[in-house]
Amino acid sequence: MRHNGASWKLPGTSVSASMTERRKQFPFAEFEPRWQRHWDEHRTFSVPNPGEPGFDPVKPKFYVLDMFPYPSGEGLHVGHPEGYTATDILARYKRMRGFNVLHPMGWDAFGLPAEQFAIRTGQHPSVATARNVERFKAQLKKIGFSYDWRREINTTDPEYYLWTQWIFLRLYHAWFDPEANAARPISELAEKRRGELPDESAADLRAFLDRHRLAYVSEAPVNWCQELGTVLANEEVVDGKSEVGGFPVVRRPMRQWMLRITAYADRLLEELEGLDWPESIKALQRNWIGRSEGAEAHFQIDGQPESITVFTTRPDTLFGATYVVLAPEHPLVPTLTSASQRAAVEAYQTQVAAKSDLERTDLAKEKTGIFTGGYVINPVNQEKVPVWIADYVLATYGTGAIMAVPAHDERDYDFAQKFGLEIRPVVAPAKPVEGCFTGEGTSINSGFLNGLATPDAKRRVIERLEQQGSGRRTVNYKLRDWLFSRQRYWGEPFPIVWRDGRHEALPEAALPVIPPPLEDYRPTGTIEPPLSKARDWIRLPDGATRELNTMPQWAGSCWYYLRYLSPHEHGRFVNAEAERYWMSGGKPGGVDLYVGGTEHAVLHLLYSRFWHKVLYDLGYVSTIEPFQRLVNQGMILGQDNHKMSKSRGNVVNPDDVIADYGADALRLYEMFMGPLEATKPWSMSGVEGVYRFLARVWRLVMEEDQEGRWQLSRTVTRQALTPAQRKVVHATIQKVTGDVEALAFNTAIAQLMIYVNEFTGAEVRPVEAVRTLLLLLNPFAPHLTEELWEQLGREFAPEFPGLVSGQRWPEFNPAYLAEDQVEVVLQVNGKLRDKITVHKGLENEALEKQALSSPKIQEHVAGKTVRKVIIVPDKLVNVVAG
RNA sequence: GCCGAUGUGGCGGAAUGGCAGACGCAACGGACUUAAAAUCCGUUGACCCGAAAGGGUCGUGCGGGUUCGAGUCCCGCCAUCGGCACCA
Repeated sequence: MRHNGASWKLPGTSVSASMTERRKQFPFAEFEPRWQRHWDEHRTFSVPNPGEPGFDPVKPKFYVLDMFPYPSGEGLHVGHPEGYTATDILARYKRMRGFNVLHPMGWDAFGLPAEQFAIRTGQHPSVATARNVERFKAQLKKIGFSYDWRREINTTDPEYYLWTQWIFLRLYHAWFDPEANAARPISELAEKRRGELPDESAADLRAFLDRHRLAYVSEAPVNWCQELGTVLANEEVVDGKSEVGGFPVVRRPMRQWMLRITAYADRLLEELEGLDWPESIKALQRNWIGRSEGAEAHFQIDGQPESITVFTTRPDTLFGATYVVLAPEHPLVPTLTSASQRAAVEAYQTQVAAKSDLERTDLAKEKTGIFTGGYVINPVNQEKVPVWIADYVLATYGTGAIMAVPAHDERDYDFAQKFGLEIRPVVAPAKPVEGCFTGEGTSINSGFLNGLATPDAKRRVIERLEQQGSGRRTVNYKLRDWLFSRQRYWGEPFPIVWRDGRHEALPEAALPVIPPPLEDYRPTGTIEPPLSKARDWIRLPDGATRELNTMPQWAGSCWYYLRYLSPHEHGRFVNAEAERYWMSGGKPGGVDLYVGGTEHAVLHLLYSRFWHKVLYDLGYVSTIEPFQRLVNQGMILGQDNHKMSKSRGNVVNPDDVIADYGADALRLYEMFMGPLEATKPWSMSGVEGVYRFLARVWRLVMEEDQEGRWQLSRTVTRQALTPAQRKVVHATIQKVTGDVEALAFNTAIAQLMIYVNEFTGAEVRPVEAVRTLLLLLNPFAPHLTEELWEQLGREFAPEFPGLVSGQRWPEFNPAYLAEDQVEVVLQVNGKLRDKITVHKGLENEALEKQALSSPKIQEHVAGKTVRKVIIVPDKLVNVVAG
């Protein structure tokens, strides 16, 4: 018998033969590549844009997007295909439902690893990048994803980053108009300014405009990582170390490009509301933006003309402010410091400056600080209070100064306790509290605020401050402007030149600005970027010099979903008609479904939303948000329940899974593991389980002849379905349709297994049942279903035309699900005691009578009084007895 | 500390307030086979009573509550994971 395929095994070899030596249960290794080639050659999944040949304007559109990968040298791991399989199933399903489906893929290919590889080899990073892209693409194609590969993009392609640079110029040439709450061309601001100040010098006007651009130059302290030779965004610094590599990061002032994302803080917050995103991701973004309402109050410096402005969310506690604290870096520290304290203050400043961010936060539980010797005047009661400096006050938040209310703020309380400062209660809690009370209550010891509830007191005191001109209502954000330049080679160069110490935008005609080839890609070891080595490239003929920084890796991913819409468009970053078509839908966001990992919850997703809003304000796109619905796929752990890592040796490579079980089994298992959003461990036994399921599907249709060749099974006939079979068929259509819409793929697959189990034991397999199965299974297992569809077409041509992926999704008929008999559960006091079968729609009274006449029910109510009978028609009867 | 998510068999996981454990894995038994693998059929939450047929009790992290009825809703804890963390 040919089933002995593995019987040549040598004695002494392991009992469990690896799948590669074991005979495959169905010839996936033969037909999977064949169908992949077919789809490729026939461009089966290409979708035209409006106006292109073959475009069907009647169909609704569906834009389903994956977070594109960074093509690392490592290749794919099984975590990548999880989200990709989910979107692919939905894309294939939506096509069968008659949608124009946009389902593209591309490469986020700028980044440090390729640059470091270039440093090691001296080879241009584009070479390694191209190689990695080819590898990733081949791997993805082996899984049978239905991407429209004609729309493939690569952020390192000059044709692509030309438009990244172009968008940067839009930011550079724009400002945020607070009245319109939107970005406007900077030319409008210039015009307005000339109207207001006609005599202003050109240089002053220029400086004014430069202060308002959405892309601007700042000298502020930045996160400098010596090891990486670059600055990093706040978001890229974790616990005082670089997110990439874990190298030390120090703060130092440098001239850097910034993007004014803070101008959009409110819109980024409010416009989250209309999006179908997980609440947890919205919460992360809200938290990152960190909006807090409060007031600024000015404290006049005793004996000096200047005043200190503090920010507080509790202006109602102003009467309890017994001292003021400045961040050690605050510019007014020298002004305040008395001669006798000067040495001590400077020593403290030096000590703080030497601390890393980590030491200043996590490790510094014990408060430190020092008295400046200066005093300020409390604006509500004219009280003279001492001014301290302490590193628990952050220079980068609010005004870098606080009024300390130790009775009602934990941090101030700790500090006051340590340094013996006055603690004066000004808010009475509803119930007495020990120590520091930070909640709301009633104002006491607070002059004109006495007796007011906290919200009223806040309002009243702000009114007073505003009348006096000593403060105002204000809002603060944790969100900082986005540090947008990096000292790297392998990134987009800025379309900026410098002349006489001033920056100038290059004209659009000068784009793309292509990085020069270098002999040596190493960091310079100083703050000079690697591009400084390209002496000839730097100097332009007209005497200007190029900007030497490059953009961060986030730049390209900020707008890639737009380039897919018209990847080969010349003259514009996106074709306007294509943009209107694919991003339309009457909802705030344009992409219908976006699937990716949680790791991008704040960075990529916030930056993209920001750029998108700028483009919207300037009239370049038609929606206010990029992504309508967002789903995060969960992490896939190794078989040992730990995060997959090389060092643990628990990494599962999809290529190996495909070699042993096929792409369809990989896809099916990725989805069968559990809910898409959940974190869950890999299991090779689980893969075998779905592999066996696919083999059963195969053998439903195919059987082996004497020579072991696969041929169409004689059990497949044009026989009609039995009522029971028809019920399973239609119940499955209903369940799978609903589950796919809800992205509940694991339960959809479970239902398909029930379907197959129903027919596995059957003597004959009605061809109609097989046909419906192939339609329902196609989005999950496209190769197997395509192959069986073709095989069946030889015998049953009318039922199996063309490709299965080109067919209409089946509809279920509720009439076939209706039953005239239903099983009703009988309970006594909520406990199951019996089940009876009755006619569907049986009247309550009749049902109750039948239930009470059940011997088992009678047994359980014996000796008790029936107090009540709860009836759920066609479902349940609960007899309450006692 | 704050915010968010998650706790269900040996394992992955199912369950519009109405039969807890669908489906799969693993395990066990049977058929086929000289034998094994593969395949097919069956059993499988725990405990108790019974020779058996069958019957009973308990059971969704813990403690309360609402309800005729709670894995599901409410209150209070505990644990694990993720994020933020002196943000005034």
